[in-house]
Amino acid sequence: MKHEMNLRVLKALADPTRFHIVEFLSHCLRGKASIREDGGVEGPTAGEVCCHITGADKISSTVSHHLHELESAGIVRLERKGKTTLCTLISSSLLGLSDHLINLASGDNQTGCC
Amino acid sequence: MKHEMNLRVLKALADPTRFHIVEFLSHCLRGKASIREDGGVEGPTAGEVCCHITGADKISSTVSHHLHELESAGIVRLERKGKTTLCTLISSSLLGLSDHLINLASGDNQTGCC
DNA sequence: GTTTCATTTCGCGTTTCATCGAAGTATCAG
DNA sequence: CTGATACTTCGATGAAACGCGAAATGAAAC
Repeated sequence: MKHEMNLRVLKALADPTRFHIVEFLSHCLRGKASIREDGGVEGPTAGEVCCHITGADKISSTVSHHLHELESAGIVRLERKGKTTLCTLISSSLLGLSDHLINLASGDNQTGCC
Repeated sequence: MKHEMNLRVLKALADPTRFHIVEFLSHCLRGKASIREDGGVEGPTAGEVCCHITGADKISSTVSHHLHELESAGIVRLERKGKTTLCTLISSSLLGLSDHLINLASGDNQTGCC
């Protein structure tokens, strides 16, 4: 269900650390084309994400956990490339939630709440 | 800060019960003009909200708690009218978060993350 | 005044979740 | 094979938070 999906995205984004990760991944999109479907995604590695979040030189178990949580919510794509793992923001997940929020704000709520 | 505000809205919406409340309040906006600034807001009472959420005939402490949480996040306005409390959705809070999500999706992230 | 109704506050049990360190897995270099 | 690098899984701990029932507050009706 779309409804459930939006809730999962919301819960994933509600944590400050995860939100920060998403912001960093968004920053990495700057000036680049959107995600390519052929798998040739170019994003930071999990270690680079961790570096920007915690300042540590190598990845922590906490950041790894958060990345996989974001992945299971459909916000991030993780791709193993040899020793490293590439992280890419899936923009459509954010846009889907954004659409729903706009509908809620205008009262055009389609979810059968009654 | 706008950044902190969006995080508070996210955390408030991340709970299923609160999200359900917001959906119901959105439904109550249908066909009505947006929120009036003179205070003459017309929305359901806290008890009516609780009725739709839990099915109980009177308000529960849980729903009361969630309503005040939504209020402190700037999503809902609560107005005491005699014995009852009127609840109104503040659409702009949802639209603000929606805007930020769109910016994140497109990489136009203005938050100084680096 | 008292009663009644709608809502809030309080206290508490339970659960969920973030964070950490240590041990484990996977991949590549030599 | 050995070691090193990058990441993941495990286990534990502590904090935050949901939900409930009971008591308290606030406002109107009587």
